[in-house]
Amino acid sequence: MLNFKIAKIFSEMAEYYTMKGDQFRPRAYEKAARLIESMDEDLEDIYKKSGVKGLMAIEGVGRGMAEHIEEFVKTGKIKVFEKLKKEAPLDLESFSAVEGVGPKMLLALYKNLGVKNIRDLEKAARKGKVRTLPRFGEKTEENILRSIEMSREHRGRFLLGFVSPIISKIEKDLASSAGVQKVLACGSFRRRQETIGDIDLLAEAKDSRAAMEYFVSMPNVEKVLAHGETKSAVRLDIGIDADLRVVPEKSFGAALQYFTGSKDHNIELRKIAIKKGWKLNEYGLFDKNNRQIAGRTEEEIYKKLGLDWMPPEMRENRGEIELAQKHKLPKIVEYGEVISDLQMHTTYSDGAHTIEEMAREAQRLGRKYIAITDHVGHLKIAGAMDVATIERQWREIEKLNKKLKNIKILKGCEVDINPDGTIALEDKYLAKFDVVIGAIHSNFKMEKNEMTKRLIRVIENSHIDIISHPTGRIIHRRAGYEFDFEAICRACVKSKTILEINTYPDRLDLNDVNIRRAIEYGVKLSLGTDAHSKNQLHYLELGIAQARRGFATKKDILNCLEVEELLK
DNA sequence: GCCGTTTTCGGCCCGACTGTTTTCAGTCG
Repeated sequence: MLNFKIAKIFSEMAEYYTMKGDQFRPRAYEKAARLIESMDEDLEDIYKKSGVKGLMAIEGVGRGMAEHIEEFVKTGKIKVFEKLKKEAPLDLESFSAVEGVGPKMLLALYKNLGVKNIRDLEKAARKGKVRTLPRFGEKTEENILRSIEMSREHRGRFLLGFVSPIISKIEKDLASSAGVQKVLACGSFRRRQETIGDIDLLAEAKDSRAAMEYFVSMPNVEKVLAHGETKSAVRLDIGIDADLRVVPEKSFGAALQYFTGSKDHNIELRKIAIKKGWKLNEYGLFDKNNRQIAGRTEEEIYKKLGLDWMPPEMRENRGEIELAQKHKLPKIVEYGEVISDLQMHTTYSDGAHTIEEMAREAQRLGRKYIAITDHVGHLKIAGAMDVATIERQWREIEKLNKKLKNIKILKGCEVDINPDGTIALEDKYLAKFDVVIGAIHSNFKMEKNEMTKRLIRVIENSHIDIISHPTGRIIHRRAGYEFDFEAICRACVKSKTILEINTYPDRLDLNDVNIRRAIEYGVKLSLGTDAHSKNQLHYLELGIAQARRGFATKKDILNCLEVEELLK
């Protein structure tokens, strides 16, 4: 957990130094932050084992940063960072969700208009004051307002991929604590929604009081909001609220159902109960004499109401209730049915680990095959491979395929899609890859028709197998590009091109809704973690969850195929 | 602030895009 905090601090320090006009420190801190974020070893472990020297052995970390880390381990603070924050006229962190506004612009806005927070910025922009500043104009002003709007919509929600390990740990710790028999995290987490507002924990406990005591004194609790016998609430150090409810065994299923939601799904269920003259709440299903007729398990509640049980991922009131009444729920893909990962990067481009390291970790996670898809083409910053490097990589993959048992490595690449829909690599090379992924990395703001044409042209390219992160959205930061999704689906079906579910935590692109639309058109989908280090390979599960939310079945997902079938 | 050598200071990934400007600053990846 320390790595995450340090990386965040270092990248903030980079911004403060940028604001001060420092040329090179920002680069050093930014680089270190990036590398620390993708390390597997915990900084604290390294420090405890081999001190400042050990930290200095990390690429990009010298004496200065190593000592910052030491200070943070010892005191929980970094004085230089505190000083930077204090000296700065405004709090950069509060603006971090506003895309397209960096430290330099903020400084100009502060100096000229006294902008100190997002509210000031919005006011100034609405009054048309921003456009009067040198090098600012009408469009910049509009963009600022749109970014603010965007950041507001997602206020207070956390990425599933970010909170998921934290929730799992709390679940595990609570389950093994005194007096507790059973614990489950419900709510949007159990439904695997892409973002989570708060954590709803449900427990069955012999000693409810002891469970509550344990809960409110967990080490990552920052503030206790409520502390009762059957319900407590806390704020965790990462800023998210968590609730714990203890219910009796005979109500556990009802509570599980109730706290899992979604709200709309529950409302529909309650309507069905009312029609039958019954009542449904978190304690159970009751008949008109107020006798409990179900509640111990979720299954019996759904059954009594005349519905098939369904996985939590489906419960969004998007037609699943009707399907469950008709016993026509699709059999959505199981987590264990996905046996491969079709996008990842290695040291050949901008990844942190070698092909062998990635393959071994993927195998450990149960994958049967993977595609290595380093960048080729224009994206120099991402370390795109040239032709000689591609050939060197192919030879290494061939060698590894002989050496490694139980996992097969496919030769793949990720290539830029040019504004006109052409590709930045010659056909004779493209033809030799097992998997070619096309991706848009520039010219995001094209006009809708142009963007649709661009995508269709690349979809029709016979060398392109998969379109990566098809909409280009980044959760909390960037809306996707404008294009005609239906037209793209039709083109994909016609040319047998696959749309990707990019499983990186802040992408999840396609999202659940688009997955379902794509499937309705008959488009096949692939899953790729886009991992840039081996400890990101587990992100696959996030994408499977979204596929399930999109009602995808095994036959919709290419990664469920054995490798020979896939290549065919 | 880091790195690597030229061992003690000079160079630091860089190209595209946007919106501003009329040649370039800021942001992003």
